[in-house]
This record gives sequence, C-alpha cells and structure tokens, in this order.
Amino acid sequence: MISQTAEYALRAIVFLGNQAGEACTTAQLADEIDAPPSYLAKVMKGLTRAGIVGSQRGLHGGFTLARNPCDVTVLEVVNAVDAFHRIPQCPLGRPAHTSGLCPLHRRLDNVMAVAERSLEQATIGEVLEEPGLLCTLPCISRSALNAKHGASV
Amino acid sequence: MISQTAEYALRAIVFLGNQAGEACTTAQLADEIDAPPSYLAKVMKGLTRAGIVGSQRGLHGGFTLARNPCDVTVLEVVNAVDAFHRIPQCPLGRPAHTSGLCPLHRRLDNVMAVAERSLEQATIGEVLEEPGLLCTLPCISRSALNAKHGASV
DNA sequence: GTAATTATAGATGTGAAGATCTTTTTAGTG
DNA sequence: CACTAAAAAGATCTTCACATCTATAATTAC
Repeated sequence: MISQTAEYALRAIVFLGNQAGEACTTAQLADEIDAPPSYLAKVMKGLTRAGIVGSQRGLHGGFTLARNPCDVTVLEVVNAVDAFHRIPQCPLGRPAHTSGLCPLHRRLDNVMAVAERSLEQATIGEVLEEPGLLCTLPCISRSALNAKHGASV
Repeated sequence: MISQTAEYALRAIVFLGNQAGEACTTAQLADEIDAPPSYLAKVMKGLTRAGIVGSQRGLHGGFTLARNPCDVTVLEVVNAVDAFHRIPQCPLGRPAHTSGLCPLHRRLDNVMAVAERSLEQATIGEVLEEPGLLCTLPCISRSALNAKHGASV
C-alpha cells in the first residue's frame, strides 16, 4: 500500500516542510532522508508535477515545499508518486457484475476506502508539529539537525 | 496491500466455502476462480499449511475448507499466503528511535492497523451469506453455479 | 501388485517496480 | 560571454513478486 517510492516521497516532504523555505538539492535530500540519490531525483519529479514541491534549477537551486504543510495530506503525497488503488469493479469483469462489486470485493474495497480516508486525514503539518518525540523529522535525530543548521549550508 | 496472491487465495476460499464439503481439485478451482492453475497450486499449499483448507491426494482428492467459514477471517487468509506487514520500527533504524515510531511512521502504521482491523472483522462466512446480490461467489454467476451443481461433479 | 489421479516440492522463467547512469536544459556567477 | 550548479529527461540495469514447468509422493481403483 505504501510503496518504497511513496516512503521516499513522504520523507522528502516532511524534511522540506521542516526546512522553512530553504531550497534543498537532491543530493542533500537524499543524504538526509537516506534515499538513493538518483532514484530520489525521479521521485521528486513526480512531486513537482503534482505541484506539491517547487523546483528551481541552476546554482542555489533545489526543491522547496510549494504549499502550506497543513494543507498537504499524506494521501496527496502518496498519489503524486504512486497512485493509491481502489477496486473499481470486480476484477473478473463478468458481464453480470459490471455494476457494483461482489460481496468479497466490496469488503476488500471497503478496507481500501478505510485506509484511504485514514491517509487523507493525516496532514504533513500534523506530522511536523507532533509533540512528545525527540525528532520532528522521521528518524533524523535532533543533534544531527542542529549540526546541519549550525554548521554547513 | 491485497496482493494478487492473496486475491487468488480469497477467491479459492470463498469458492470452497460455497461447496459444502465437496473436495475440489486444483484444476477445477483454477477454472472456477480464473486463476493460473500452476500458481494456484502453490497458493493452496500455503492455505493448507495454515490449516485453513484440508487436502487429500489421489483419486477423488482435492481441497476442502477445513474450518467453519464464520470463524475464518479475511485477514487469516491473507496472512496465510502473503503476510500483512505492519511497521514494527522506524525503517531507518537510527539508534535514538529503536523504540517507538517517529510521527510519520506512527501515522503510516496507524493506517495499516486500521486496514488490518478491517480485514480481521470480515469473515468468509459473512461474505458467503451476504444478501442482496446475484452472486454469492465472487464474480461467478448463479447460472454458472447451477449448471455446475446440476450437471457434472 | 499396476495404473490413474492428485497434491507436494523445487527449479526455472517473466515482467514490473525499484534503482542507476548519462545527457540535456535551465539558471546563476564572475 | 564562458563556466558551473542543479533539475529534467530518458535509457538502461537489477531485483523480486508472480507465474510456469517438471518431477515426486500419496491415494484410490482395478
């Protein structure tokens, strides 16, 4: 349901959301969120096309979050790179069942619907502001963050 | 989330549940549920190992549902062939986060939990007895069913 | 016993997602 | 302008779920 690609995309968005407008290159991002750089480039393209991040080429370019984190849902990010699939009709497509789903697939689709709603209710803003944890970034320690902000860049 | 393999397994279980104890060979099953026969054989092995279906070799052998359909959850079937994955810990495994999940992955795991619960609440018995649809079997029409029960076997 | 039928086991093939690499285009800097 | 930094684009490689095939073991019928 959450593909590896979607996982990278979410990490990237959360990281950018914490960067307060600072542009971030693919190489930087890849290092921070522990994703393969060349693959991340492809993932970021998807997020750019979807309008979730803005991109700037050339020197001092990079990616920035294009929208308010509180308005970006986790589902949007997932869909931007790897569309979430519901069950539109019975997979076997027998003539008698072109409209509506059989009992089995109705239930399975319901599971997907529940999951989809759950993904839609979570926003990036919420994730960023979640209290009670050491890290606001997924799996990146505060110390690493401070080091980065204090030293280089 | 619901892999192709799990889809085949569910169709097979629903079909067997509707067969009232009649043993069904892999070839028959594959034909009925529209699954690749040789692959279905492998899927059925998983269901057998999990104790959800019983198997009988030799002439007049085949598979039968080993338990009361009402006691078999959709989740059990899925897990028998293609384990449902929660997020046990932060995928990056930074030392600081070995216990508990970061805000992002806590939410993602929550989505999985919601889906898992939903899969667990649906039983095969429910699917079989669902009213208001032409088919009790997924995507197999009543007429096809009657033909089968009336004629051969 | 033999032959037929069927599940079981394991080796092998295939395609799509995941990942990498190279080239091109765009933007800033001196 | 030339030079460099960075995203965009697209070709290619890799890996794993999905699928197939062949051989073996178990059961029944005769």
